[in-house]
Amino acid sequence: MSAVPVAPASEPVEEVLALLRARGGRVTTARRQLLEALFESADHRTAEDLAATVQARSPDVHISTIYRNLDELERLGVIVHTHLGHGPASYHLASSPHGHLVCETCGLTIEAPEQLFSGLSRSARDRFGFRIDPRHFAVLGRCRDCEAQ
Amino acid sequence: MSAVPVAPASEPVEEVLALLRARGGRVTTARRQLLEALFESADHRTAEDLAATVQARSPDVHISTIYRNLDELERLGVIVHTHLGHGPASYHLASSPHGHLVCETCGLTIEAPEQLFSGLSRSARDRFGFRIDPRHFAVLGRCRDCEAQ
DNA sequence: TAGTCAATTGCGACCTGCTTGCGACAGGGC
DNA sequence: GCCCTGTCGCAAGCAGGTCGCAATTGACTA
Repeated sequence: MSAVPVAPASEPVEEVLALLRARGGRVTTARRQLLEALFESADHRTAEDLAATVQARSPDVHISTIYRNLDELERLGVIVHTHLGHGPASYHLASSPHGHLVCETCGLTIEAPEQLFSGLSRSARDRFGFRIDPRHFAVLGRCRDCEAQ
Repeated sequence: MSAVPVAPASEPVEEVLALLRARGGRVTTARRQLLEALFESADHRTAEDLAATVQARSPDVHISTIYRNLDELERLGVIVHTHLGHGPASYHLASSPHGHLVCETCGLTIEAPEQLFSGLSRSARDRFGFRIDPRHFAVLGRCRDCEAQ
């Protein structure tokens, strides 16, 4: 690798920025920081949460800018948002598609591989001609531990 | 009084009111009207929607009273609420348990019998010890017609 | 290296969907 | 008919986002 700049893991960030630029978009600090925040921790983060990370480095980035850029990145297919419950939406990278199981009692969130939904996928298609996308809303229920009690 | 009042189909309404009374609750006009609105049309209705129906007869019933009573009825197990998309929650009678398939393109809502989820139910249990409750959040996707285009 | 201009930003106001605190009102057991 | 307490109407508040606008700033061009 040749002369790495300050941030070490910024390669995928640059890739997305290139994609943005290719579409006539511009590379701004807010965008770069947001992407870095997204790539740094791969879990599910709320807009507010991401804003806090970005603002730790660039205090002037406004929450509305975060929302606008999250929308833009979702349109580009870089991230997706899901609803894990009644609160705010969660954003994560679109690269490993998966659904979610969320415990109604303790809040535990399980990442469920798409394949887990294959039975439902088949029956929804056969019965209603409906093609499901299990990623947008979580499936609620009770986890092993809470169920045991 | 034996002479039947105006509303004809109020039998199940009276049943719920009796349940409420048995628990130390009181029977008020707001509650009766809300229950009538719920039993009159069995589909999925928003709080605002139900409020409009109630207010057509009793204009003073406040939306906050509607919310409080919907909560109460849900605690009693008479109704459930589900989220069919990004908008407001939908309320319906708990009597026929079912999930929902919602088309992301046209908004079509399909009532899915619990049995449709049996495959997912099994795999979630086997793989994660997780017992799903498919009723709370809808499963998004695309309906037959939108998929065809 | 500056000039240009549209994309993007920060900011504040606004919106929807719902919740809460409070004093007034009213079921219903006595 | 009284009294107690559950419920109500109202207004204010809150969370999570969205939007309009003027100011700023990337990045293409000369």
